[in-house]
Amino acid sequence: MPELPEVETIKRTLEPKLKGLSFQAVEVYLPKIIRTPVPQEFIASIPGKTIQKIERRGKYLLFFLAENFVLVLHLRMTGRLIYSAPEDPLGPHTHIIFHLDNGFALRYMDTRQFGRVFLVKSEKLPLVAGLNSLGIEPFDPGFTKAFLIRELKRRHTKIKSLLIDQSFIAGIGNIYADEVLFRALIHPQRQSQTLTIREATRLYYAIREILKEGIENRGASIKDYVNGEGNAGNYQNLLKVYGHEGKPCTRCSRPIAKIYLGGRSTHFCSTCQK
DNA sequence: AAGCGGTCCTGTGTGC
DNA sequence: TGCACACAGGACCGCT
Repeated sequence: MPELPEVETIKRTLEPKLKGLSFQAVEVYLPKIIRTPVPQEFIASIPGKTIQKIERRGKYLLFFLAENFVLVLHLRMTGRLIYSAPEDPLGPHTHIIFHLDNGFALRYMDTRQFGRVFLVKSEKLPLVAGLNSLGIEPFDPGFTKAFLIRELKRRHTKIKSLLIDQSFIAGIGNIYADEVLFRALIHPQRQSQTLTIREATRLYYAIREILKEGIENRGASIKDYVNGEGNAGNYQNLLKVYGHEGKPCTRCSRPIAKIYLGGRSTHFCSTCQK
């Protein structure tokens, strides 16, 4: 579910509320979500640890705690992390409740149960599955036009598949990949190495602009996504191609197409995207 | 080595 | 109405 703009929004809504608070206890109702350490040890280790800061890396949330511990969460498709008052009704699929020392709690909900939670010492962060193999952050100064052009030439895969490859660029998922390619006027099935400098340049700016607009609109709430306060985003109302199959293209009025590419639904305008 | 299909799950929408 | 099936913001695995 949540891609970079959604995870970034969760981070921004949670950090001001949680910074400086300590965990008082943790209740685990679905132990398989906890990947490391074993749930017993996880439950024993959390209490008393103070939240110093929250960071996002790709689609991962990292809670930096006292004593050099890091609580890492990946929400996958339907994970939600909501700062809740004790009187807030307990929603379905609540799998973990992190009780805070101000009486509030951070509730982890996840309909499809694909999410993952890890608690590691900071020096063991590279051992968290997927975290160490993440590619560059789209807003990292190192993500330059030259970098993108060089990498597009080097890879031999379809551009859509490359955009959602987390080891290439961290944080782009299925919705934003389709929106980026529409903004850049590039067909999703194009082989990355065939993009011209002009196209690669359009792609570079489209990646940054689309993700920035997603963040500014507090993410896209299509089915499950809400931010750390339980509120929906607005970017679903600004999508141009994702979920628009059969509807007129905002640019040329011809119907938006939907195909499957790499096993993922892919939406695009076959007239505008070459 | 890029690209599949399957896997992990539950809920929702569609078509018969 | 009821049932079966496809599909859903992700990512990993094993196989070609």
